[in-house]
Amino acid sequence: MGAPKQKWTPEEEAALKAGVLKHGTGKWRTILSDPHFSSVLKSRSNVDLKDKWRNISVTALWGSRKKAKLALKRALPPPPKHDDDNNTRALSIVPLANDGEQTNLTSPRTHASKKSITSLDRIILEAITNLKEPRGSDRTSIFMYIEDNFKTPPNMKRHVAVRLKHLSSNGPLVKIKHKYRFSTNFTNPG
Amino acid sequence: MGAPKQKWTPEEEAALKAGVLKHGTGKWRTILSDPHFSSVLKSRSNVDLKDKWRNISVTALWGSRKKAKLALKRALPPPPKHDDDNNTRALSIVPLANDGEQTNLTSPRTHASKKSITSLDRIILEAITNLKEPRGSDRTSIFMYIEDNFKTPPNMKRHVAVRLKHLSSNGPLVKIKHKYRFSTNFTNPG
DNA sequence: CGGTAGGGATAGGGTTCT
DNA sequence: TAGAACCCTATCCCTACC
Repeated sequence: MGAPKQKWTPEEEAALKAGVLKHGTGKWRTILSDPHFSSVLKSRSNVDLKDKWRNISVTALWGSRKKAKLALKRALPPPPKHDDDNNTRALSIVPLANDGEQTNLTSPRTHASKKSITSLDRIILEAITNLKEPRGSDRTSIFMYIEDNFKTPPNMKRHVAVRLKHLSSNGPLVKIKHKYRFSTNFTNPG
Repeated sequence: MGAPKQKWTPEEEAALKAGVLKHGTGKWRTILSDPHFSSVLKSRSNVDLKDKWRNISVTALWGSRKKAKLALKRALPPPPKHDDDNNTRALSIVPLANDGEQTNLTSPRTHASKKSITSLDRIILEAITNLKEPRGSDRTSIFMYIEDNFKTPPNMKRHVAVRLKHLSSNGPLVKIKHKYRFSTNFTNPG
């Protein structure tokens, strides 16, 4: 028949990653339409992008907390989730996409938003970016990521919550609500 | 992470079907406002109802062909699983609101008074409603739908024809004279 | 603005290929 | 047995049209 399994080239994979960094996850058609990536990805469909991103994410997440999370899931049937937050039912925060180059999280220190970014802020951004949750990450996920990857003071959660509020009110994070769901705002320039 | 995909429960689906039977298709906001369904469907929007109805109709239309296709696909690796009968996945029957009794044409005591709706009548209404043919459905379409989705006795067509006549003379159906087609009467009494 | 219809995109489960 | 690539389709989103 037609195609005996078209393997992804490193160029395609790089284009996909750059596209996600620029437009965010879940914007597969947008990435495909971006002239910056369309040439490299011209033989891929939006669904292909989605599938490949899923594969990348799955393999990338072995190393963080997911292992323990899954193990816990099997051991403990009742997940005791409750909202001790203020009044938000489900808060997700996603990094604002930026148009040019940016944010190499493996060797950072070289970027700054226009607003003040503390070191905790950078950690928060790293958490959200690396978690790669399609619909954004809620506070609990962010907390867990930071607990996994850093030594944290006892009141880390409070600090993080404060910074999240700041970052989403006048920083690079966006918190938007739609049916108890949050998403990026770069689809809405005005 | 508020709701990464709200799957429809059987209760919700039943409420939607009952709502369509009561108010007609395209009356999504009306169905939602009906106190009889609003509790079950409280987490759904009118657009959700519309989308779900479309999906129900599509799967109903392709009814048996799809199953035949899948059967073919799995013909080669025949695993001798023996749970063929308590499988609820197969042919879904309209579960009107909360009738425990389920329409099986094997006992067609379709002798109705002028008001009562028999099981066969309900199946006919389901057929016409799900077929959603803009100009109504003729007998052949209705026959095919029923054959596709139910186990039918040998003289099903006769029974259906009788009920069609009854339903259109003093029931909820409207017979479109021009082409011997039938349509529901639910579309706005005025 | 609120509602509906329809097109189209995405998410997630499943399947096939290697 | 596992992982990558691909398929299926329920759900969700966007836009045009009242």
